[in-house]
Amino acid sequence: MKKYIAHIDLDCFFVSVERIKDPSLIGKPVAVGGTGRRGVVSSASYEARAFGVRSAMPTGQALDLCPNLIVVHGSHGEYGKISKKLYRFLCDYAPVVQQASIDEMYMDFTGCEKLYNNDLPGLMRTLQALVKREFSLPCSIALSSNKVVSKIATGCVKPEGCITIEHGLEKEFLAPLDINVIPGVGKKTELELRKYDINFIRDIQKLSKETIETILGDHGGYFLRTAMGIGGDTLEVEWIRKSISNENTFGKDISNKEELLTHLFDLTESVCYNTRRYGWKGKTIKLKLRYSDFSTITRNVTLSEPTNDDKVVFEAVKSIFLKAYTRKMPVRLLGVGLTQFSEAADKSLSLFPEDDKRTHVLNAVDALRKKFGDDAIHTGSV
DNA sequence: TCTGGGGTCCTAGGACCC
DNA sequence: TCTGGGGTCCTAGGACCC
Repeated sequence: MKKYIAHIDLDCFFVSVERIKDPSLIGKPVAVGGTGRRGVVSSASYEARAFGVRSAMPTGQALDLCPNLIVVHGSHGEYGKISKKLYRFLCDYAPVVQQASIDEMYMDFTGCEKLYNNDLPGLMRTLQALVKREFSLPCSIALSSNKVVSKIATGCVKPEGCITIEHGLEKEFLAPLDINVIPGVGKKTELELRKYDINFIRDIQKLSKETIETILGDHGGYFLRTAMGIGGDTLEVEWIRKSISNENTFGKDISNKEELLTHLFDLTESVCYNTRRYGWKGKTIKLKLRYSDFSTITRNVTLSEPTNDDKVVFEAVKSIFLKAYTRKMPVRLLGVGLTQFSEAADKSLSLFPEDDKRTHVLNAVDALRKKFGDDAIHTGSV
């Protein structure tokens, strides 16, 4: 059966949402991102991109390139809500929809050709217009036989583009494109390939599996298949989170150990709170430390029993931090994470009365936060 | 005006077990 | 009388994505 997989990509999604909230931003160079000295751009309008502004670029550099750039901090909670709404909306049009990220969805139209009068390309344009009308969000849509070709194709037609790649023409469509449009080709892989004068996808298409594997190792096979237009065509509807973390780059580097521990406590608290909201406990605790010279280390420790208790996690975080923080250099960033989840056991089955007491305290804290906001209450600090 | 924050997956080496 | 082989789990770092 012929597969029909569409990829929908919202154009500079965060900026588009900010423009709904404040229409005066329409038509102007806008970036959503950190506004402070240490901020970076997470989404740039096309007017800003014309000046060379890109996401992940330091805000200062962006302002150098585009002095009239309007930088807004943005509100992530809102983006997530709108994204969820759009997902539910799209579910009315295809039997299977995958939310690939906050601004990307896949839709599987396989078997729906007749339902849409054998005109899926026409449906793509209709869908694009509907998203614009119902959500005031510009988007790009591509339809092809698999996920990766559709994803590459939306990138080619942005913004507000729409394209269909017919079955059998995938390889031909990809041939002239730059290697850096392939998902998974980042800075390092790009550089490595260019060393061998491999600059366009057609250059990869000519390689043997052995050759590309000598250059890229085990990933080689994936890149060769992708270049040939072969990719997955099964949507993954169920996504299971594997880690919960919280990190913070300080406004100013910090050298004081007590101050650093206080920050670690706050990070721990928020990670544990989020873990409890999922009803989970984590077994492996991770610490991230970035010095002022940007060198970054991570340390983790696995406990014998999973936990979501701030106190337990902080004890572990504190001990690995004190061991890891060896250089006499100010600290730029600290992070705390929890992985290796299991379901938190039913409270009523607890073997230890002490644990029950502790669980009651944490439940009470969480209830207050839910009612009055995340900052309503904090347990004792260091 | 040097470099965010949330993730995933992979690798390589070591510990440990049988 | 100097060293096997398979499997699993853990740790640290790195590439990549949005």
